[in-house]
Amino acid sequence: MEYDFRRIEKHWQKVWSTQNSYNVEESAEKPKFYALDMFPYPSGAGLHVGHPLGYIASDVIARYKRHCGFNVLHPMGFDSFGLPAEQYAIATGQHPAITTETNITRYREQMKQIGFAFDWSREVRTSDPSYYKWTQWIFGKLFESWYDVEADRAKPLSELENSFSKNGNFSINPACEDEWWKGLEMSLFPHFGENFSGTFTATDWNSMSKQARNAILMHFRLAYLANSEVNWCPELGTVLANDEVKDGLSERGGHPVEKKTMRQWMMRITAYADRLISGLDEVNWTDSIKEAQRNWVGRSEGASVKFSGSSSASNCVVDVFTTRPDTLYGVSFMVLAPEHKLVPNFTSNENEAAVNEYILSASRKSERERQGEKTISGVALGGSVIHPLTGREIPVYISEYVLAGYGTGAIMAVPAGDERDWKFAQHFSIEIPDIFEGYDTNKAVCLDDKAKLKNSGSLDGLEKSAAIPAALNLLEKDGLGERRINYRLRDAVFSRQRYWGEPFPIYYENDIPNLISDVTVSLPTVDAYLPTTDGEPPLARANREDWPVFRGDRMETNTMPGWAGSSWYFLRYMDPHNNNEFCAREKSDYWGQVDLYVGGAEHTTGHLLYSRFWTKFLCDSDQISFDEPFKTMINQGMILGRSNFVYRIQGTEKFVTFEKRKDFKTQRLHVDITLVENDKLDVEGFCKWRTEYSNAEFVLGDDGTYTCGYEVEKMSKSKYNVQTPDELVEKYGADTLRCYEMFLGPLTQSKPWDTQGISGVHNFLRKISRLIESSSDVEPTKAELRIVHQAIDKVTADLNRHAFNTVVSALMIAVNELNDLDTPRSHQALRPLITLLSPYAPHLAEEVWALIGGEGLVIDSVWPKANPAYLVSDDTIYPVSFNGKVRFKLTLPTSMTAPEIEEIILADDRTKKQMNGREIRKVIIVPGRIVNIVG
RNA sequence: GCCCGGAUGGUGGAAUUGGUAGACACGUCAGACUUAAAAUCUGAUGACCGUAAGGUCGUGCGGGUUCAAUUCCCGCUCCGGGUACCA
Repeated sequence: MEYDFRRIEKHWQKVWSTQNSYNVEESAEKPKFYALDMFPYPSGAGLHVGHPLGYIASDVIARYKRHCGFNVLHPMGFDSFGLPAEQYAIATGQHPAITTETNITRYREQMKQIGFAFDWSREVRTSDPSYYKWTQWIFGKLFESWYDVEADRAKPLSELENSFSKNGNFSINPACEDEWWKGLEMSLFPHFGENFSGTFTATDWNSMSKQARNAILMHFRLAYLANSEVNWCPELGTVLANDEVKDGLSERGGHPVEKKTMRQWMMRITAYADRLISGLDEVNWTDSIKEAQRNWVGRSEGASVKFSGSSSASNCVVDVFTTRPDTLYGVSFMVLAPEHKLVPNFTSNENEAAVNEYILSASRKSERERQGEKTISGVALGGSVIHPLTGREIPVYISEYVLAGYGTGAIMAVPAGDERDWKFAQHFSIEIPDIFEGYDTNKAVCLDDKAKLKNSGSLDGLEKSAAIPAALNLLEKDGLGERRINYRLRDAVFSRQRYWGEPFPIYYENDIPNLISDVTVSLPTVDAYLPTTDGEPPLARANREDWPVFRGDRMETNTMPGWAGSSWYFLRYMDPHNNNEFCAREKSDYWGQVDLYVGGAEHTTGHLLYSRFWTKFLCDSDQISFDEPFKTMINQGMILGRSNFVYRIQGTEKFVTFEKRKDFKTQRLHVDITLVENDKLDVEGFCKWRTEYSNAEFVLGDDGTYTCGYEVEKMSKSKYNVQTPDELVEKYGADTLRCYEMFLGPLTQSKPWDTQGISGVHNFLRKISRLIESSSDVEPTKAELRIVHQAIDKVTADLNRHAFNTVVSALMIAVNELNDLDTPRSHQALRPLITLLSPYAPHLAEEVWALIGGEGLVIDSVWPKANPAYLVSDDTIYPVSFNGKVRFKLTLPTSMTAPEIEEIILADDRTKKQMNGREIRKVIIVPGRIVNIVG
């Protein structure tokens, strides 16, 4: 009987669905396993072959773990708020919810036909009010929390208020910005003088107005409002990301972009900086992802050093951050970021014009562009500072290589020991103080950590590791500076000027934000999805009566960013229909951390950092009992497309086959890959493809076919090389697609999508189906058992190390070897093989399982154990090498010892022939592996 | 610039801890079956020399360590990804 995958797959999908085979409940009897996939955004284009790659891998593991007796949670849902649906809404007026619904339906159908073991009863959608109700709830929790630096965890805001009312802000250390008080509206605090420096008493606090207290608390909340500079595009009425801005213009439309300060919601992720680093030690992720996160958080230990201004700027103090306080004596200039607030204080009258011009040109560049700039540029301000140790005057420059947002926005330049500073000094002919023994730093920069210092006062003779603590002591002793830890990580902007996102559960009364915690604030109806004419977000179009909930003077009209809903979705899957809690504690205690997360590495510094932050926060708030969301993660590689080309003879409608293209002057054109099979063009189909090709003629190859050229490049519609899984499922079936995507190569490597090899995998499934159909209820032979048990051993080991591709090979080898046997195949021997197959080709596995009388469904069968007795063979084939080169092979009993082997080998005629009279110097024997004779 | 990956036959890849390089599959070639085609099955297939036996070369390039290197070390080239000139 032919392998009828269409009937088989339809049938078993129906069986699983009617039996709810993949629905899962907590169970005390079984250990749990949580397999999670990246949260898909349902775009209009549908699923393409890159998507299922990760889903198949996690499905294989989920099914494998189920065979091993685990209670497996493997859910799927949709990150359904997002820009494309909103843009479609702007263009057509159709509510984004409708577009989203349509796309989700398509995605779900596509995923269902691939036969994933998803528990669809747990599907969640971030745009569903029953879901974002809880996103709002978590936001509310963050709004009403602060971070206690001493206890190193988040705490309820009420504790902070309580402490303020008893002790003011003495003896309490909440995470906040440096000099947080500087941004306060001082008119709210009439009794604080000009010298207010951030400390207040209980009496102060208790006498403050509500507005005043709110203004102070805002600096300590984990979700807070702050002024933040954004790329504002007045034309589009929206804020743009850095990479949406090119040369000061919006990428889309080319409109001018300006910096604008906006009052935005922020997340105090910086409070978690250290824990985001230390937590990495507890997870099983690749080192490169961990390293990227560490670099993103960017913890560096160093010192802040105070430089006083000289002459006209003598009332100024410039605070710099340095990781190399040991090189303090090598400072010969200072560089401020062009945006640094003290720039005017150091600028002399004659330099003013040049300085202003430089500031303007720097401000036009995005941060990215400034960082990528290779040429050295900068301007001397004219003013100088005093070196804190030597008292020398140090000139002050501005340059775009110093960023305002990092450290203090000012550096002390040490040209002798820093590459950039050295180049800068060379460029501007600034003196390079000689501070390293044995190095001529006027010729080249010294980057040797072992170099000993000179001309450095009490630090002379010390190398970096010893000099740093000595320098720190020196600075702290005289109050010239202090130890400091600096982070690159910045607080995350949490407001978006969009419609299709979670509304904030916030209303304003006298401009004080108030939390709405008793009801869900769902999206209001609006007449259009565009910003208002005065640049307010789309939600500002809603009148009071358009809001399902309206309180106070006005509602918050920003919405939350995409990462809000996706930062905690893995928790909602545990308890998706709970209307009283975001996730019941007993459920999150049962399912716990995600045991395997499969997804791309592109989320490293976004989603993966934010979910870790929220998880830690929820753990601090005692909502869940773990503070790292994803225990183990695998990052799948990118799938590239294989494009096909036809060669049009220039100026004609004639197309020449690949082999003969060089005989003509041709244009290479992309051709739709659906018209090509194994690089052979469907000539008729090609003529019908485009009206312009209807009269095409062809110069064919000698075999009468048209061969196309090919190239591997990015999968894209415009290159006609996009493969959706639908066509492949239609043509070969879901099981073939599943096996093939795994067979392609290592999951983590990016690789071309090339369907040429798919027939081999399809053949394998056909062979296995025939093999099992032809088996009978006889006693298994030893040879059969050996083949099957070797497969069990190999497949199990490969799955445990996530080597998905070699599992398919191992099964192919087993099937080929079983086919080669000339004894009848037995049901008993084949059953374990079907279980091994079932994670990869679950439909076919069910079919053949039922055929040879397996009990129940194969998906519930017990994973077989390899019997070691069948794995070892009595004989070992030894490759015998001479000086490392294999010359002949010898079969010897496996049990033979090294001296016995040596005796036999040396007696062998071939050995004598190889040695050709030379003396044997050494014989290396690795029992069970190899023999090497040196001579 | 910096950081992280990667490079193995015509193609995708295998070689798990330094131990037979090229498993498995595609493609190609030859053969069987067939009136023919498809499907299926069998065999060959890294390059070079050789009728063969056999030999030489061969895992991006150049060195090194080792009895033995795709694997470890040093230096480089190219490709991909990330990025923040991070003080």
